[in-house]
Amino acid sequence: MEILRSTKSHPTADWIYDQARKVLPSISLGTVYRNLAILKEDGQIMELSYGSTYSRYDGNPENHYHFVCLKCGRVEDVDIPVRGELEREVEKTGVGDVYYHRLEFYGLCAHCRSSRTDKPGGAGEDSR
Amino acid sequence: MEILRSTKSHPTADWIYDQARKVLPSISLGTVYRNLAILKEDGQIMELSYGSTYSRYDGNPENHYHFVCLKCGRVEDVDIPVRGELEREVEKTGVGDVYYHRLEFYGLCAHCRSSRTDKPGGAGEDSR
DNA sequence: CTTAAAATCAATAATAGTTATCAATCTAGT
DNA sequence: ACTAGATTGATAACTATTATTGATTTTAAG
Repeated sequence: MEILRSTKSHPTADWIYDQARKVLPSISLGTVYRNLAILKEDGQIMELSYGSTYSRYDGNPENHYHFVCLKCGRVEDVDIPVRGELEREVEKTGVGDVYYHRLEFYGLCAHCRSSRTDKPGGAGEDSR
Repeated sequence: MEILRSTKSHPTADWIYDQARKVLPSISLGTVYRNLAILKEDGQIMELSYGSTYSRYDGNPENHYHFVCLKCGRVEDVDIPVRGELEREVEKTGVGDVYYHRLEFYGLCAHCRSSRTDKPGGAGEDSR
């Protein structure tokens, strides 16, 4: 939990595992997953399942939006207000009861936009 | 592609595979995945990766929103207008260039809401 | 302090969706 | 018919995640 709160990035379970091992060298990946599941169950963190592959985790449990860079895979928080009114609008269509929503923007992050060259080591330090 | 267009549900690769076998009994799951990947690459279909497990596919390539039932897993289209202005609003924050966005609502679908009982066979016919 | 039950953990096996491989088959152009 | 290239079915490989297990640690009681 401290690890997840200490970063504003949105790390994968594997990255958290690496960080945790710096403090508890003998911790196992299973323990990381187990505790992430508990924290998620508890509503203290969010799981962002992104692509059909791995998930990223977010230490901020209140709803907010994300920007995903299509090039480097970085996930950043988006600083615009949450549109709660959309949930009521959806409920009016009769599809069901809306509990929450998730909004993600995809594009090219500022970092990748400026360094358009594919020079290695430039972008993608947090992708896999 | 015909199979995907013929349903308004948002099937999994496995379901598409089952349907395809009714027409081409010898088709393999690999071929389904391969062609789904090609169609996606081509922009003719959308992949909805939902949860960290399986993906669902959507034969409608134009952006629209989805409602996911937390109980039965059903995915339905949401009939509200697309908020293109959000993308411009996000770009103003300087996070990067926004190409598209994805918005999903989570809750209890009308079907599950009415039949609250957990009677088997009631809901979940399209879940796994 | 001792002991027994409960909880936690590390290590590892198992699961499942997806992707890659590859030989065989089909297709088009000549 | 002949060849080159693309497509397919079958199957193996891969990867993130989950479950299992056996051992160690913690807790609580006497």
